[in-house]
Amino acid sequence: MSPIRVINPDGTFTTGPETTERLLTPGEVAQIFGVGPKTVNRWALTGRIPSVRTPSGQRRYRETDVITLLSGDRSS
Amino acid sequence: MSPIRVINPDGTFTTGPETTERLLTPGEVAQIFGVGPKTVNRWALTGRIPSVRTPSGQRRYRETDVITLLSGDRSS
DNA sequence: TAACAATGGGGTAATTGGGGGC
DNA sequence: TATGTCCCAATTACCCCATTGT
Repeated sequence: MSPIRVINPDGTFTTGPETTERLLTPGEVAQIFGVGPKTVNRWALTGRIPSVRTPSGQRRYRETDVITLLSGDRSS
Repeated sequence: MSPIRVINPDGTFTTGPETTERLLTPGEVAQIFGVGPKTVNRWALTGRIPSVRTPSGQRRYRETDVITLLSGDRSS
């Protein structure tokens, strides 16, 4: 993973020359996949999805990781 | 299929310039069509309806795809 | 009658959701 | 208000087989 270069006023941050990252809450990821927030936490516990921890212990998920899972080639 | 561009706070996400998507569970789709969940599963396996997989393997269906099928644009 | 497609039921294992409490 | 965690019932995926209709 690329190192963080610049943090923007809107909360996004660059990890490379042209890449901008965004962190999603468990609730946001849950709605994206059509499941509950607890299920997303379960995914993190079982290693199905990478996660970042806030200093208080809550989980955040990279938008790029979510998009990768959504694009996962399991069409059927 | 268009690549995902942006994920919104309400769980929708754009797959193109102006498109927003939502996902339905097998049970919901089954209730909509008046069939059993297993039949919806079979539709996905036979390619009659597109589906997205959760990281754990369960299927979710795009509301727009269901609406399209309900609209009755079938070949026969 | 045979062949075929579509649907549902049974069984099993894995996943999920809801309640409760923190 | 949202989240992290635990427990339990409901849902789902996947297999095979019976039924129905063409």
